[in-house]
Amino acid sequence: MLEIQRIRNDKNSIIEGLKKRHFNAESIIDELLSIDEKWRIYKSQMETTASELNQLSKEIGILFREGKADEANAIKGQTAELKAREADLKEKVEAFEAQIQERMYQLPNVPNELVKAGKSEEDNEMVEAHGEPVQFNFTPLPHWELATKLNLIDFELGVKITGAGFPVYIGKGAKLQRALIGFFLEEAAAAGYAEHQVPHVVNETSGYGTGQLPDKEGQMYHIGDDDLYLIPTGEVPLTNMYRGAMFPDDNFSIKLTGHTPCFRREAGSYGAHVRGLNRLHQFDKVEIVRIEHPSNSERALNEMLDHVKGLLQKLGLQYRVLRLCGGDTGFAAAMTYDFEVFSAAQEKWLEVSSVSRFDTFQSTRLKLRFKNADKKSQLCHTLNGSALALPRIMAAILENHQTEEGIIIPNALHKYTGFKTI
RNA sequence: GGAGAAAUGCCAGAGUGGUCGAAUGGACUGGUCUUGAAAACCAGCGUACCGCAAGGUACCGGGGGUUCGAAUCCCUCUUUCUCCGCCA
Repeated sequence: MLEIQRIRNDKNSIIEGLKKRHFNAESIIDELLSIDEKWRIYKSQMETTASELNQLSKEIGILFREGKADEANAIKGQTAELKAREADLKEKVEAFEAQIQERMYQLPNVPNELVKAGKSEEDNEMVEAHGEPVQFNFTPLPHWELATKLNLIDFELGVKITGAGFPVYIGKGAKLQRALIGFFLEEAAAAGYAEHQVPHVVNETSGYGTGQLPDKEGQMYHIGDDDLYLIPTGEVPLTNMYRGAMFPDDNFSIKLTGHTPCFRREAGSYGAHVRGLNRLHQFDKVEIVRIEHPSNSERALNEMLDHVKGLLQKLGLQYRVLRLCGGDTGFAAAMTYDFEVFSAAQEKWLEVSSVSRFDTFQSTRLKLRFKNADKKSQLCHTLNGSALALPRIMAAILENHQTEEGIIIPNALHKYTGFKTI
């Protein structure tokens, strides 16, 4: 959520910024500001009325104590009208607040100045490329064929137990998965991220805190009996641990990591390109989250990008880094970098990581603040990234490290897998 | 799942209808004292919103109600604790 203060003061630059998303914010913001103005007027009237009422009540109290019941009862008569007026004003104020909030929730984050205007992934900018696509002297197989052939993943079994998009990993497939999780967690720990095991189910407040609600209501699995949501990413519990936090000074830097399953309904997604591991309802991920002073946000983002690059390099995967254009950047993000690995077998780029800065967009809802040098509370910046998501990395390793003799496991994983080939 | 108890500021903990945004102690911040520290003493010490300001409003787990007036009474929800049952 954007800060109302910023909308009041900086309306034009927000409207301009959101144009990069092809989001026309002008009418929403104009409505917002006009409601906001009315809200302030009515709110001020309501508070004045409340003040008068409080004053009278106080007087009544004093009169009763002094034994002047008659005078007290006389004043009582005056309160009825004030009470009615206050109730009336309160109703209006609350209605305005609801209208304001409704519009606030519609406004996406303003893209960072580096982000270019654009509509879709076509307009994303490639900012870096590392390595060359793997050359094969045979026809490489896509991972779903490899996984079946080598008995690493059973998609049908998952369908039987649950449904499509819930694969069962078997034997070396399961172990490779576990090895990757271990590797990612150790690397994150070495980079200073504190490991956490968090709940995989969250309440509604947490969903709002990180912005999955109300925007992505239908994308999360909801447990009706208990009104809880299955997490779509570890970001939700990890970031929400700090909901409502107030750091006592500006000297803080929170670096969190955790491995969680992620559950996504993927309602409305196309079925065409969802074969194998490319799109699942449940997958594992190691997430990194940072809570930073605004002035440290940019550096933190770069550190996270370097971290992800390091992981991909250690896995021997060639990759490219894209800075998403306005239209492709997620609702809550100010800037997002995607990492993609090319799959020769599928002849396409697979998105394996997404690293974003949110500036204060999440912390407004989270009420995540610090005391600045002037002893004023100020909003923190939040960032997060996948480091990394398992299925597509698994797919990339199987596809890009395949030989006619089998799959070559990258050196960095040997101590976690205990085997060097599949 | 059954029975009972509780939820107050950073922490502990008072407060059962009226100058209570809330005693007291601790912690913390500043000061005095000290070569320095400790101790002692003095002062300060919640958050949010509206307002140029003065100031005002709201908040004692959440929501609702009674009342001129609610931390205090009533209803409801949530959470925590204890005991019993069940169980990894």
